[in-house]
Amino acid sequence: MASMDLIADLQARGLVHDTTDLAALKARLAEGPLGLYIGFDPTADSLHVGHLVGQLFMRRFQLAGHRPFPLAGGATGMIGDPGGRSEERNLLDVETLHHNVERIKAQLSKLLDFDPGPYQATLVNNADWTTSVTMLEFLRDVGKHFTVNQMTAKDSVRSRIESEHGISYTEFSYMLLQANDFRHLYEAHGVELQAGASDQWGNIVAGTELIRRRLGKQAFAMTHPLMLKSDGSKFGKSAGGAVWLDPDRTSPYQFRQFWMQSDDQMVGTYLRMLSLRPLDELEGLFAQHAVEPEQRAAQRALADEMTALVHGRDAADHAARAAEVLFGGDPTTASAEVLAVVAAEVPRVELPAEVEGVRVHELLVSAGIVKSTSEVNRLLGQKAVRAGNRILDEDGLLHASDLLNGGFLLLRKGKRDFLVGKVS
RNA sequence: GGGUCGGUGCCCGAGUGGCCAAAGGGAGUUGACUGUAAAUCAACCGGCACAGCCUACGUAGGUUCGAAUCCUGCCCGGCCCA
Repeated sequence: MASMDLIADLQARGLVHDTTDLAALKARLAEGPLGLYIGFDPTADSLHVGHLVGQLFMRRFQLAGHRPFPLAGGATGMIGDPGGRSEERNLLDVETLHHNVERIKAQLSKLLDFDPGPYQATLVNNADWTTSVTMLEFLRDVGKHFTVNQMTAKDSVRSRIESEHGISYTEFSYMLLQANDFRHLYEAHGVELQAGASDQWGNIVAGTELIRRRLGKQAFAMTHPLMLKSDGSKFGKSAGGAVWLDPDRTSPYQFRQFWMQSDDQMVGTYLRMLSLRPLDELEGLFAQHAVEPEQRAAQRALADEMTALVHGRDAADHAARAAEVLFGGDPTTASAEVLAVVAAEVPRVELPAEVEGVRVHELLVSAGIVKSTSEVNRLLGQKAVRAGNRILDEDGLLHASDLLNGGFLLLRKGKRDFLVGKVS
């Protein structure tokens, strides 16, 4: 893709929320490879689906011939971004933080091309150039370039100052750290563009200002919209909480299901923002989706592509096959071989040798499908639990006849949560 | 430092001695309708060995037959004064 087309493509995908001097940026992109960075703070030991927009945003630039610098916020994570919250963050202890940074670095290494070459991606950690800076140096070299007046004018800070809990000096300083990151990357690697979600605008622009004042150079800022659900609430939550990229937290099967269950209204938006496929290819999908949404072709395309990107082609295929069994026809008639495939994808528990008379409570809770035995009792009362096709009675007892081919037990909670038991 | 108001379940928010596992709303779960969608309607929504018991209303004590509710100390936050 030619550089000239990149911005137009991003705009057509709804990925451009705000930019500094767009004409200048377009001109700069046309000149040759540009360095860009997006930061990811280690607030947890895994990224989640919301972070995919940013990662793929960099990937688009890379595919268009530019140099991405994914950044793990080993330093900024120690402070905490004040934006988007009404209360002060709890500081993470250093050990946790270090662990989180390592895990996130591994995830950031997956979606970009790190092979040596002109478009090579480079993973950086802002702790590397921040930790050794002294307080006095920082105040003189960075702090001096900002007035408190402009800092308190930023939305993220102002809303916190107006909130009843206020904002600590620590979090107030966050934008200076981030500005300094941009300045450092500009000088060390020629990174001229910082991107990020729209809530990062203030922090990003602080960086372009620091570069202008201290280095007398022009740098660019570009933000993408935050992904939201159709009701405006935060994207990326599913039954069990956030949808993570870490397969130990969210299995590839669950990850794929998350996308499969996207609402009709939003699936087009998600595809545009996330899919690496060309837009004209996606248009065909949208047309089909408009005519027969119940076929879920758009959801399937999204689910398959995202799962393959994050977990690999094989994992995506396995997840798809299991879903096909569970949601396609009557899973209770499936062969032992097919059930084994399913068992590898959904939560799984060991069954005692004698199934007759076993209570499902412990099975469901230990598999993490249900939170407590009280909850299991409630669900049983609502006729929401079944073994195979049999709706369990309120006592929740299993019978030997509930076992399917190959000695598998297929438990189902509600409409879409499955659990496979196998006699050990 | 002084004064004052406040800290309630996942979140917001009522409750001011027994009828309180605690109104109401949101979130969430399930059921019906569907298409593994949305909207709508309904039920549920602290835990457990579940007609009972245990744990909970910032925290530690106290008064009382009985406290989320009264008293005292402490911690934390808002506002006003210094």
